[in-house]
Amino acid sequence: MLTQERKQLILIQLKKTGRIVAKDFSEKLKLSEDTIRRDLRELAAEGLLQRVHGGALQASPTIANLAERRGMAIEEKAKLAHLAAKSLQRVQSIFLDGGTTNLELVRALPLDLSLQVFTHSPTIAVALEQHDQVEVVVIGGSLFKHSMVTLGASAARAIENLRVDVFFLGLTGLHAKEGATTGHHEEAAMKALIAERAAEVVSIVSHEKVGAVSPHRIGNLAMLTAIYASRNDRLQPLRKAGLQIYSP
Amino acid sequence: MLTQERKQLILIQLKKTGRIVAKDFSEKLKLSEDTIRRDLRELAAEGLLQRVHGGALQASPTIANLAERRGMAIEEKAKLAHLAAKSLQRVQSIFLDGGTTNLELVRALPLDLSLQVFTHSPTIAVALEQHDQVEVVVIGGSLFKHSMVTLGASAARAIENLRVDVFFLGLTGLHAKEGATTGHHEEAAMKALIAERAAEVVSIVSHEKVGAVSPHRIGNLAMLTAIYASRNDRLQPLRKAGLQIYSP
DNA sequence: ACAATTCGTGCAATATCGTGTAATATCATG
DNA sequence: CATGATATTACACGATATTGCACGAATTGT
Repeated sequence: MLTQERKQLILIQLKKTGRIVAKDFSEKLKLSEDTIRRDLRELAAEGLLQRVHGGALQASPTIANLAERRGMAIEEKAKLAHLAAKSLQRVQSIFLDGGTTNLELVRALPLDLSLQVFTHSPTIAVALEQHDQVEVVVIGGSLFKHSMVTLGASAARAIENLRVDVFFLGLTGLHAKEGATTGHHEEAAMKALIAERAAEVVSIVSHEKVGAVSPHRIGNLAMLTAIYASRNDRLQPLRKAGLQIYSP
Repeated sequence: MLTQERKQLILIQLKKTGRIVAKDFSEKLKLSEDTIRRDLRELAAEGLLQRVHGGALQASPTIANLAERRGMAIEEKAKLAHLAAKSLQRVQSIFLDGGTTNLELVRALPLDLSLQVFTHSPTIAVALEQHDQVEVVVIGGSLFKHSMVTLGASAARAIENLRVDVFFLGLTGLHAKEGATTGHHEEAAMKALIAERAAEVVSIVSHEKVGAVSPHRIGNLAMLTAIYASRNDRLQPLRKAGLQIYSP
């Protein structure tokens, strides 16, 4: 077990669950608590996490907000979302994937927009409560809490017979050769299924996802009709591969 | 359970509901009241919340919470919800109807409760995000925004094949002769369908609903296994009609 | 006014922390 | 290959933090 490797594991776990308990983690890795504690101390010194009695939590809100805006690009997402929202004036039905990016899209939608929206994310459904003219159809299934979308056989069956104009795909990596990827295989399969039912597949891609690759492939680049992304050098390979790209 | 993590939970809950009751929160987290009180004291010292007898309030109350509390018996509902939550220790699966009352029930559930929960309310599904041991199954369908539940043929079909131990029915009127009633006919039909799929049907009934009658009937009094309600004179006719009533 | 909660403080048991230390492994260099 | 430098790890130990309980004081509801 390499030290740096272990620290990576700690950060991954922290990102996933939001917390680390020193005792549990040492048992999991079959190492002494001292070692883990030392790692936590050092990571805390680098500002990568917040040390607390008994373990660690994600970096403190003040720091996290900066890191989050850097890493998660809230403002960028909001801008792209507004651009994407404008394209929905003459669309009849869309499918909204889960994720913070599509949540931003909902926030960018005019309150009087008339539209039919399908989604398998309860969070998205709740966010659409105020949009009186939007007809929401929720796809049922087993709730996958990591990304708060429904998955599984019943969800798959529910989308089998629907047709939508545009699918707003959520992804965590988009690469010219590896295509669109995400972090969980069931999710990837579900996204691929939904894409088959849509006339167009578009995605709002914040900069950190451009050129990135996640473990599970949703489909190759050709599955996408277009993406919304900020101007960026790393977009070049995608554009060369024939992908339509809209930028603010 | 990490101390800082717990404090974060307190602040999150506080932001969501505007208040914390020390006793309830200690039960939810399975810790002594002393510990919670200590946390509240320390958070108050940091100015992050306002300490009051019995718990704590938000440091800077938001308008939304005031609006929410107006017109609704939040405290009564919370008390009844806690009573109902205790009955779920040995239950395997439940169906949660929509509505603020059942939302209170979710808030009263211990965070480590192990349970299978079916619901057709995205709001309820979102509220269960933190309950790691709760398996959530969302019933899909057309979203009826007035009460934020899914309805329609696909929702009806989805519940056709399920079986649950307990259905927590949401209603707006309960009358000895008129039975259980609600404000929308599609909703009423859906509730009746779900009730058929449950071994027990229970309801948390705040005082303003006792003896009240709404336009659309869900079923007669016999459909209910039991209700949770505060002591009240108007309960007498219901009790006489043979309804099991639990009170705090 | 009285009973029931709730509060704050002191206290003891336990868990966790940080530092120092020694053993071992890995690295750098001649 | 030899050797000293550096890193890593586990253990020891005194210091600190956390938690639940006890008890008398304060607060609340009736």
